[in-house]
Amino acid sequence: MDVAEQLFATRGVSGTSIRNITSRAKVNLAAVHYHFGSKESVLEAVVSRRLVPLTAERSALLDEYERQSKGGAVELPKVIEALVGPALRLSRSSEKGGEYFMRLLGRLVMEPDAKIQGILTDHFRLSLEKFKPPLEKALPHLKPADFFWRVHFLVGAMVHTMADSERIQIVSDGICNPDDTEGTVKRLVSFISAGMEADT
Amino acid sequence: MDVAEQLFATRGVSGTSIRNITSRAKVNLAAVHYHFGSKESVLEAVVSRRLVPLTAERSALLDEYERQSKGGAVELPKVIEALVGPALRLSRSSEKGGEYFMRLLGRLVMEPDAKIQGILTDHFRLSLEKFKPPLEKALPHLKPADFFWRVHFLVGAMVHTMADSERIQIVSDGICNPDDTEGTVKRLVSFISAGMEADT
DNA sequence: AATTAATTTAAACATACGTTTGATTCTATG
DNA sequence: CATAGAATCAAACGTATGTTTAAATTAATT
Repeated sequence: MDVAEQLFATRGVSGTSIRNITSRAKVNLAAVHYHFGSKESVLEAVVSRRLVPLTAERSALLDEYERQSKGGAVELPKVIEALVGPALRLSRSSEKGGEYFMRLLGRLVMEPDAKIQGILTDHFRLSLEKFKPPLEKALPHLKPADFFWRVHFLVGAMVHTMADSERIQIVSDGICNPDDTEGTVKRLVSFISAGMEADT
Repeated sequence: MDVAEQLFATRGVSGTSIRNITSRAKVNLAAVHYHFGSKESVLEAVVSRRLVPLTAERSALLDEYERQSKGGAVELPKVIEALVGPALRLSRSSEKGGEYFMRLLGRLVMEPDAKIQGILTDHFRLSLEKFKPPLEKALPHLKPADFFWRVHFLVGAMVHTMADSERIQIVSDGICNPDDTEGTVKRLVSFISAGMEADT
């Protein structure tokens, strides 16, 4: 699954063959179908393996912030940080291999294939349901349409930042260092928070 | 090329075969190699066809705003509008088929393949060089690192909005209407402008 | 230790891929 | 009208794909 994750991320899902995976992982070809059933199921397993703990971590962090605020509304940057921080930290922790996963996720978000979107939507809905109330509480003046649009923009900025750690380095001529995870989180949180609170 | 654009966008580049394209376009298979040489060249042609005029339109619109400001700095929302507006209008004008193109572009931005990134970077660099000075002028207080990071977030929000016109409708239960192009532009411009101007 | 179940394996299957070939048709120029 | 160049075409080439099969091996259970 580690190899599948890396290849799906760097060469695309349909750009990766099961033989690519098995040969690099030194595993027999037919064993994949024995254990997973199909290529698509491999993808689903790869996604769930990371997304389930990630969703849980986001949720736990938000709970923690809600405990700290003792019944009052959690400040917007804190809510955003609970949403964005765990994902960005995962995408930058080389140990957990999250770098590849986040690139894959950025790719999958743009994928129009219905089955893939189905996999993502299930996971995504969980986070949305959890974060919608505190977001609305922190942004009471927003009309529903503006609220959803801004969540959409938020997701775009977040996914792009998670998935693409190379272009920023090239475009900025090395001035920006994507390995500085906490700096990136702070910058992203302040950008998104300001955008969410903009006058309509 | 219309068919290629649509298929590349909806099924991915490696998910689309030349046979898929030729059969739907009612064109002979070998004719593609006669005129383009390879599958990759087809992609390059599809991308350039839209990206060259788009870059020109952005540039012209910025020139127009700079003329209006008569030597003074163009206001940030105007600069953002010149960057975001033409792209979003193209992505929503069903007539020009830009809907498919923008989905393709969103996909390609996340593509790690070096050749594809090369194609995009050439086009992207033109817009960056044009927009960097007025952006810096409108945001004089920003340190270089913060500046580039925010451009990065900007691109993320923009690309995601251009490429994905379906999820917002589903997630918002129909409250948001992506066909309202000018409304979307206004919302995106105000979100990005506020994010760019956030305190550091 | 014997037997059943779970796994791993090499080989094959049918299909689809990007690309090339060589002949055929169309189009424009003299 | 004849002829040279461009464009189209059906067919084939070699390779790669996801998946299946049936035999061999390992692990677990009695």
